[in-house]
Amino acid sequence: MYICPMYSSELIKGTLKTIVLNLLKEQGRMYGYEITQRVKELTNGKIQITEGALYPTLHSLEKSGELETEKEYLGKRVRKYYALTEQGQTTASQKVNELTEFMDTMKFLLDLKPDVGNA
Amino acid sequence: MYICPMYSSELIKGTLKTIVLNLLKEQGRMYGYEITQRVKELTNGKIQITEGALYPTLHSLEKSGELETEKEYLGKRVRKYYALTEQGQTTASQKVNELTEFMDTMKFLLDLKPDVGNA
DNA sequence: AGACTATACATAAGGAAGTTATGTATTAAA
DNA sequence: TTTAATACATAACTTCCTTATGTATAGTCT
Repeated sequence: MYICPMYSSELIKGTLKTIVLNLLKEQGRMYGYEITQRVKELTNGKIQITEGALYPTLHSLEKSGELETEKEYLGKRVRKYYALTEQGQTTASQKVNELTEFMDTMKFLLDLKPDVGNA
Repeated sequence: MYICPMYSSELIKGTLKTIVLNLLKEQGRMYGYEITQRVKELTNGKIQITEGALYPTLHSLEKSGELETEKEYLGKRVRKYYALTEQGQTTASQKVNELTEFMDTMKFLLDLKPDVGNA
């Protein structure tokens, strides 16, 4: 059985908030555990969000007004659903744009060929 | 005069080594200050490598055997030129591939549309 | 029934990789 | 002569993640 290699974890740094905001923008409301599973699924295990990273991020996004929460009970178990506020919608778009542009710039930097195209 | 907005600095995290290794692969040998200027130039100021980040990175890449150095004197001023070792060539390719794949995965994640293409 | 796994939350300690600030020194420009 | 650019270096600090740990419910396997 083939185990998909994860990207070295330092690459995810700085992108987590953007991933979360974008997912919520597109999937509507989600709860924490669901986000970790969804990202794992969508990336074939290549990006795995740890809970130690996710929950503090969600709390911080809530505190800064990007997210709002609703609790739901399944029997006795609690789920905390997160959804974008209006402010969060804006932030999500900005973050996605910024990251997209950053990646375009990076691709350009990495595509340079020796002494070609630099004139 | 228009001042180009820089990407929020956390995005560069984890990509600096790759940028440096790739530049050296394509431009041959370079010295530290030159690298900061070249990246700034190539990205129209959108990515600016700070010296506090660059020099420790160069030292660490030298220590781990990816880079080798040569000192040159211009009058009394010193320049330290860095170049890839054979091992560094390999590492450079690997790092570039990994970052490229990571960015493809990220683009996929960010391009998801609400309830479309997820069937 | 008991053990293990998955679900679902949370937080604290630690590390990696940046930023910011500071320092030294030469050279060119105003 | 003072400021800006060139060119190196390092230490203190911050941010953001990993790893480890903790709690608790629900489902599966033997």
